[in-house]
Amino acid sequence: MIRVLIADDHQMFIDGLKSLLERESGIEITGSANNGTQALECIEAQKPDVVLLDINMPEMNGINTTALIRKKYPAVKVLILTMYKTKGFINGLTRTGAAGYILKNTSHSELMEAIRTVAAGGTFFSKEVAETLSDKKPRFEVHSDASLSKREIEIIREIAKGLTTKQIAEKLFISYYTIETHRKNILSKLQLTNTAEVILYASQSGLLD
Amino acid sequence: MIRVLIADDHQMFIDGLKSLLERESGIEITGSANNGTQALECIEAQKPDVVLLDINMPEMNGINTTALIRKKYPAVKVLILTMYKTKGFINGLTRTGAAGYILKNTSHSELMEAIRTVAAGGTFFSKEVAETLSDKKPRFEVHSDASLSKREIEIIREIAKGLTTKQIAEKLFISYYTIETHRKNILSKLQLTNTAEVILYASQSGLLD
DNA sequence: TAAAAAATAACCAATGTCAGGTATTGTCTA
DNA sequence: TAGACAATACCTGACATTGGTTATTTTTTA
Repeated sequence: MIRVLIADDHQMFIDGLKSLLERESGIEITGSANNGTQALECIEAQKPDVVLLDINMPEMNGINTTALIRKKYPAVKVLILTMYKTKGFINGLTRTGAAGYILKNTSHSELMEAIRTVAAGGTFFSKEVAETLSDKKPRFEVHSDASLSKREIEIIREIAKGLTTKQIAEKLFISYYTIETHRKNILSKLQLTNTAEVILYASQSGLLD
Repeated sequence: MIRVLIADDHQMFIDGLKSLLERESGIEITGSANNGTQALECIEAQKPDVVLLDINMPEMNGINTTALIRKKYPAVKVLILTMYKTKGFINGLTRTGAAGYILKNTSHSELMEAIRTVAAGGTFFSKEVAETLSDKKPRFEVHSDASLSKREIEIIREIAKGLTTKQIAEKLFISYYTIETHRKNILSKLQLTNTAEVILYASQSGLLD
């Protein structure tokens, strides 16, 4: 019996998935959570074998949650379930120790295969995800990590509000050059080239909620 | 018996919802579609009573699909199912004739209530959506995406991919100056001042994908 | 407590965007 | 069929971003 915990911010998705998985033999849904913090509490209480984790959740994002799960409960397998195949996320998550990464547009049978594979100690990546992984080439040692710092996230939020580098510097009472540096580090960490891509990434990954 | 069609670009979501709704008495799932075009084909073939429509789908977006369904099949009720509660989008859809608008984080019971209400000829809006509708201060003005031209939306999508004005001009085989003009018109129509705001708006209103 | 990471600051050249215009042609529709 | 809208194109000056660097101070973590 594989014990599974579902963490997703959309209750409707949880309900549907639960109904779907309950029909499968050999799988038991221990519970569900709507964010990372809740997920950790559920793991503590329920000790599942596999956690189906959405990365687009409020309060605590997927990377941080994965890192905490791996640290506190090394026996629990993390299977990332998401709509996005953002390079930064995939790299960050696999490095953090996710056992698998599948997209929400994958089929029922592939989902089952993924759950069984990671429960058995293996790794599972959707075809599209695997392709993204294979063409990664981290250019900078220090800044190739997808985990953005608090300050960087704060600055992305100001950019999303439409503020310019100069305006952000004034608002945060720090130098224009510092903001410039942060912006450059953000682009570098996410392996992007301009603001438009950063805002799209931030919006889609729930960084702005 | 209420005949329901599900349209969503995530197969996993469809599978889950299907499994969930099949357990309900009085509801029959006639089929599913992964985009707007497919949804229209399914309606023609299956004549459902209610269409559960995700607005964040590729190929054809929710507003266009809703408009076409209302025009060709006035008897079919459209129940919008989405993650977003963006003002401009909600207004656009209700104006187009959607019978209901519920968020993906709503509960199972609320979903059932929504389906039954719209099937009976009523309207149903999630609490949060209703609040957004009654909100006097819209985040984005009435100049919303209804007034953006096809070309403008196309250009916004290219900007979101990270292309510069020059690159877009080359890709679309038109002048750099034309793209500049379109960008200025986009900013003016949406009453925004820079690219970051445009991308956030586009992303949150489901203009992309 | 030593090492790592984050936050700070600076400079400059190249490139890109924005805010003002003006103007022509094609297409839809009241 | 006239008027509105969409798409096209052009120009300029001002302003903003990006890439390539280096470097110090502060904070966090192992």
